[in-house]
Amino acid sequence: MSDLNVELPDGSTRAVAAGSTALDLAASIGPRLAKDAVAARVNDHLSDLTTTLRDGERVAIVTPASEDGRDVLRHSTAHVMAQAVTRLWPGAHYAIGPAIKDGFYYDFELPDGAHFSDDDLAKVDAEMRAIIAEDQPFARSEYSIDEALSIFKDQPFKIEIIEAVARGGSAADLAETGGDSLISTYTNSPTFVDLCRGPHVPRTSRLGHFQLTRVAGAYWRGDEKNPQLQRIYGTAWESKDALAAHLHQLEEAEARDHRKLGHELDLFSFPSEIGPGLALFHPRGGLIRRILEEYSRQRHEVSGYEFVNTPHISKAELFQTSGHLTWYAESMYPPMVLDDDQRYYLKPMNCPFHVLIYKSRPRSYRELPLRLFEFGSVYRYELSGVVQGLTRVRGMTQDDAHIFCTREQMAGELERTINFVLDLLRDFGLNEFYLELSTRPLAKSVGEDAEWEEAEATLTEVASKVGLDLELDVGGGAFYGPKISVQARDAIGRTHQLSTVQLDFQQPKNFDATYVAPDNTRTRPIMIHRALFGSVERFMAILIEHYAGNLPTWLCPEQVRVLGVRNDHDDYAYDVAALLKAQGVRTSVEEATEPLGSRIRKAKLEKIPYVVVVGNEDVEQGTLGINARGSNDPERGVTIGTFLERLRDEITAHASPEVPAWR
RNA sequence: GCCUGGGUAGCUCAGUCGGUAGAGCAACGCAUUCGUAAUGCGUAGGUCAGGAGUUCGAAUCUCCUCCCAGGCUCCA
Repeated sequence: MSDLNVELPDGSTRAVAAGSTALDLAASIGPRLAKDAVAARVNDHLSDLTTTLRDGERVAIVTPASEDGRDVLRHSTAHVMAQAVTRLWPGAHYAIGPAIKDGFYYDFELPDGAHFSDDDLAKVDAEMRAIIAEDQPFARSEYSIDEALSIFKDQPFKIEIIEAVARGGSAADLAETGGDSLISTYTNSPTFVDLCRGPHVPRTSRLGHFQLTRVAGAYWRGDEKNPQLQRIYGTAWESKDALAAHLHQLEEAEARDHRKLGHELDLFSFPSEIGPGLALFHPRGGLIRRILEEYSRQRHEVSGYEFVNTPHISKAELFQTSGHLTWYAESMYPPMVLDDDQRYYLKPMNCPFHVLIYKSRPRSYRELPLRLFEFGSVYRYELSGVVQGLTRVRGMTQDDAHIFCTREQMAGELERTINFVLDLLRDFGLNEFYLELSTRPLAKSVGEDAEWEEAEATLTEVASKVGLDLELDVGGGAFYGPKISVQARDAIGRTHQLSTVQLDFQQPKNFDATYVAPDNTRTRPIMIHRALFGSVERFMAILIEHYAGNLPTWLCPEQVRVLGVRNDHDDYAYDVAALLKAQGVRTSVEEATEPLGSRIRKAKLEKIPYVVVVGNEDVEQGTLGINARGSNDPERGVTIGTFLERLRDEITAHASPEVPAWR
């Protein structure tokens, strides 16, 4: 029997007997690997372990504790779920069920229009575990289009996919089926076969570390014009520990939820009387917000911005000229109609107003770049189902600026702006970034191709100069121009789109904005839209979650709380507080009407950076007992001068009392 | 907007078969004065999200509306 050689991931080659499968290869490397293996990557293509190897192929054995491995587990678990659902709901139609980040889902259409309820998750879970216990195989087969149509004759969604493939198919459909004229399927049992490209684990017994998480409605093929299917989401991992770690991560995210913390820390609320997506900021939330805004204003002033103010409503004419009524009327609050039929709209953005300020008199090239900044409150009629806490609201305040510059200044201004953004975000403790370039949305955009190309090229060039990774978001730009957005990673690894910088050739044209160039011609300026926080509300939400409510000292509404041990220490406590307040430290006193332990607990729950306790010793010696947030060891006998110095350094450095866990 | 699940005291929640609304925490009062994450006793607190219906009787059953959560779609 002649051997064949395959190349392993470490670059070495290995000889195996002709006709060997990927599993045989794994076994030849080691029994442990053969036991662990779930699939193989052959020439960069994920395949089943039963795949027969050919001479010269590059082969990597895929084990569960890898990205590929988890995808295979998740995808296989989705199939098990589909089988469970068809067992429990005979006649159910199953649509698609891919692996996704951290898990999987599968879409179904239940008989007689039935819906899943939360209680059904437990039933499906139990059935899935039964299937896993049966140790069914995942047996791959390939069929012609006609054979496949016959096998899936009772499954309309599968038929639709097969027919789409027969017509040439979309990439997504081809991915479901194997990608060429043959249709591949996986059979688990005589009663369950699914259309699938694979690969899958060899047997269902390899699965089991999963949890079904939620039921949801989802449109067939993601199109809201299509019927809505019933989706079940689950998470699946290679081991019990990995599953537990993931569930713990979810709990951590929940504990940090800004909606929960915002309520607990008395920062803001959303009374139902006002309506969805409209927040009230309470004194403490308002104070954080004021600090954010004042710091931002100060930085903008130094950076050459000028401050403007504009009204919240405008006649329709403004938004007709800007193009927003043409493109985005459905996302604007409906107009207020006056007696003389004049229509007024709440502003969904600030840019048209800033253009009018620009246009209020003739401009010279000597004035450019002109940078107009405003904390502008805008209102957008978001669909009721999408509003969420402070991150997706109907009324928000953007830290919005528009830079008017010449074409020659454009690249320089963009680079300057992105560096300014990153610098400001770092001051708030965000340190990990990448950039995303959003290009022309073909269905919804205006302007000439050449302009878009130039704009996109300029943004790409500027991005590369900044030295951060650049990802492409095809078609994600605004209707008037492409944008670069700064994506920031938070303390638990989630990424958030923060700042956006957009190039706009259209608005200056729509409003006929010009400047007088050195050669005395009237020339069109370029407009750069940019918001660094995005919205103040959303930025606050992200900071709250990033810090799990433990904001750096400079941002805390209350920085120090002073507690006397007994009533007769209260006077000294007030003296200490007065001293700190005189130095601009936000300080309060809670008198000794409750036991010390209880008052400390309350202050700790409020996440106040420093709880200062003063008793006899301190009164006598003029010292303090300091409890830093995040520490369980009180420091006794600290002098007021030392404490003040430490506070001042920390506030200047935008630091926290505790050592941040994410560094 | 669509799907699923929710809304009971300021908060977290219980409330059985349709039969006069419950607890803990918080608040308030009194007592307590204590050196590091919950002192004791007491008081008050409710149109059970809102509206309509069924019923002798509705937190509980039906319908409508509002709001919230998780998804889908959307996100200038």
